[in-house]
Amino acid sequence: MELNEAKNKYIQTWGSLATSWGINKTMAQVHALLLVSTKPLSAEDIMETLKISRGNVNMNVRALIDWGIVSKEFVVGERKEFFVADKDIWELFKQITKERKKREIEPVIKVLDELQKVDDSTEEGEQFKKVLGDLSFVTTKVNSMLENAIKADEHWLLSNFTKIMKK
Amino acid sequence: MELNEAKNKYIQTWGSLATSWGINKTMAQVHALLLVSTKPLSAEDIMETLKISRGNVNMNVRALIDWGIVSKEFVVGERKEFFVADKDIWELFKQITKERKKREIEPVIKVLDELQKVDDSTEEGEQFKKVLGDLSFVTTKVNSMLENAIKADEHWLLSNFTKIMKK
DNA sequence: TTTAACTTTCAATAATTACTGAAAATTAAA
DNA sequence: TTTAATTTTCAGTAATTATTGAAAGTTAAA
Repeated sequence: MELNEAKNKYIQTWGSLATSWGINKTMAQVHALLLVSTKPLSAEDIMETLKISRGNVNMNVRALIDWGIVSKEFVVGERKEFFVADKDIWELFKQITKERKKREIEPVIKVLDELQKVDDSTEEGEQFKKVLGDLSFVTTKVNSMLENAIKADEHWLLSNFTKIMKK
Repeated sequence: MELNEAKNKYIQTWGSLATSWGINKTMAQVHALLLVSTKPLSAEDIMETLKISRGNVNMNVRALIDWGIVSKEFVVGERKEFFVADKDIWELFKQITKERKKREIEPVIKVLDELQKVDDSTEEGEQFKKVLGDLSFVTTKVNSMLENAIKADEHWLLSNFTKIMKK
């Protein structure tokens, strides 16, 4: 397989993984593109490669910056902005996990705990409170599993792996 | 807050958590409803409570059965089918994790590993292969973290928690 | 069998989500 | 300053995803 063909397939694959986890496809593809680029890319570069509009590039690049996984970079002699993705994939995983915990898990735990305060001692009410308690417990458990994962420093493992592969 | 109000809020909250993780909202809501029900529910029951069509109920109940988190139950003297959700929330988490691993993570690892075979030794090509290797490594790592999570038997922890809460 | 209760399917449609492109806003060079 | 390059915004539209409802299919009671 030829390099550009492989790159395309990689960008497609990453986009559909994102979609199945509720992340915008284009956002993932822009990120995927920046990840494998050897140099910073401008909005134009991204527009051309992914064949998407300027507005779309702008929105998704902002979102990626907001997620903390892409940053602006200035290129000497150039007026326009360029973008780069942090190439450290373990860092990437940690960052995504951190954001999703904050955005999507923690608010739910809060609501579940709030709802448990309902005052009802019928069988139905007790059953309801038991399920809420269990859901909240498991959600909290998952949340702390993720917390541990992002705290553990696996950098050495990854850099080690890459070194071995280079041989 | 009154019980039905709390139930509604819970069903809504669970539905939107699902949406943000790429799972159909109604599917999550049907499941949420079955979870807090003290008795098996028929298609009609679900239609009425969630105000959705028969077709929609049918499709989503099938999907839940396919995911292994809901099952049919026969009620004596009734012709039609009834459904129940397994009330064990840790089991639920394990089952969902297992399915998503199989459906959405493992196929991606396979593609990434396949693409790494591309034969190209330009700087661009090497960079590409390095990123693919790292992505594959981290994805595999996450996959095995999840594997460990579902293997660990945390049942005692959950049942213990519930007991404490009942006091 | 026949009949009726019940379930499934899926084309049509609705709802949601994502994208475009051009106008407005911003930035910095002239 | 002016001017031109660049970025941002967002109303309109396109694409995708989810839902309905009625017809076809299935099952079991009569």
